[in-house]
Amino acid sequence: MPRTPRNTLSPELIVETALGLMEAKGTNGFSLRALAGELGVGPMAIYTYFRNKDELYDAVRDHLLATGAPTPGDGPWQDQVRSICGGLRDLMLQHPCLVQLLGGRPLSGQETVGLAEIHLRVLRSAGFGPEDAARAHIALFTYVLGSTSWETQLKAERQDPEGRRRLRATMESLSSADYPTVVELAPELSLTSGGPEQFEYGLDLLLAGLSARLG
Amino acid sequence: MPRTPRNTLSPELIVETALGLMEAKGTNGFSLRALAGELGVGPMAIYTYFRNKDELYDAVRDHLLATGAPTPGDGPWQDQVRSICGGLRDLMLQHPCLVQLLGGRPLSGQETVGLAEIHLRVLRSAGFGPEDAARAHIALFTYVLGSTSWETQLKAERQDPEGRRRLRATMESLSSADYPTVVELAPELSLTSGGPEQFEYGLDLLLAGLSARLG
DNA sequence: ACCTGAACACCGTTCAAGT
DNA sequence: ACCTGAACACCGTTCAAGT
Repeated sequence: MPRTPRNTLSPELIVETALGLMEAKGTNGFSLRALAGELGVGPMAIYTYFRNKDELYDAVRDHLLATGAPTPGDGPWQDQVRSICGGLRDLMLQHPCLVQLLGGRPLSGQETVGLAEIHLRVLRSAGFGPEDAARAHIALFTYVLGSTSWETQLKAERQDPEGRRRLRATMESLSSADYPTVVELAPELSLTSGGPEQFEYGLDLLLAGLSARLG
Repeated sequence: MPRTPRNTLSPELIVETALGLMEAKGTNGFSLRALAGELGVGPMAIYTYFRNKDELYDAVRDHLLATGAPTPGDGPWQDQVRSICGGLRDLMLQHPCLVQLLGGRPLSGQETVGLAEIHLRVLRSAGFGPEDAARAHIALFTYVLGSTSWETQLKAERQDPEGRRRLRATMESLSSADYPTVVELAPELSLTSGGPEQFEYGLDLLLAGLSARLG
């Protein structure tokens, strides 16, 4: 076990190593002691840079949002919204821990401000009033958060062979007496499990509603 | 410490006691050992009824969805969808742990089938085809999931005085050079933080999009 | 079957100390 | 300032045993 020499640690190195561990072992499987082991230091070395585990979580979340912030591109406002929301979805699918970091940690506020700024700018330019822009931004953002959370979960389930078996078993055990509509729509429901089509279906509904409000 | 006599334990009692602890201490603060202490038994007594902690999580989630399942009511299909989604939101706000249980645990499938059945029935009766009904159900469900997750987090932040201070401090520290639109729309953005109005704003967008698809 | 008790391999964090 | 090492109060879970 090579001990890392002094003064080689930094907040950035710690955050990036932590991110790697979270993606490898899942957010719940992550531990400060494992992180310290990976860095070649004692567990307490990390406390020089972060007050506790939660502060490190927040730093990882902010790091992801800062480096992977989506851009609006150009074109009509609908395409710009699609680009921002799609970019945010890509970021979350690429870093599943981000979903849990956004949904399961207190919000200092700072972290999502960058995203809000570009999103609100697009909506204001499109002609939405202050309140509509603010509400539309949150409606779109929470949709991305929820649909990505669901998609991530299904994806993880389908990667585990035991999980696939369980899902199939559940579907086959459904009695069409208790759940006639679910059984009837089973093929269509399987279409909805993840993928860009389902994501854009809901996004298009929101955009259609927004377009109607604008006119 | 009164030891609970034998054969007084049951899956139901364990699940309900676990739910109480999760609501009191948060999902992350919950532990099997604390649960055993509350029940007046040794930690291993629980393993007679559940194979491990994850199975208990799933049981709590299924219990909440089974007992608190929302009903469509009657009226036009838009009102029925509003009733179902609003009921699901109420359930999640009342039991914040449900958000984390739905977003952070593998999906066996079974647990959300009851909800899917009533929701799909409403959408099919409204005239939506099989694929539209399936996709609309998931789009609406994931919107409820995301917006409730966000709302729960903000609520928790605002209940903690330290959290309120942090939120205010962040808002005041935003330079209008870096984030002009966010600073300008600060009053409107504060409107979006939770509450039924914001929830229904997004829900109405989705319903408007769906109505357009039907015609 | 239902439950205990000791044990194992972990946690996050405090505290005093070393460089 | 930067980091160590021992210690504390926890975890989930296994295993052998008791009723």
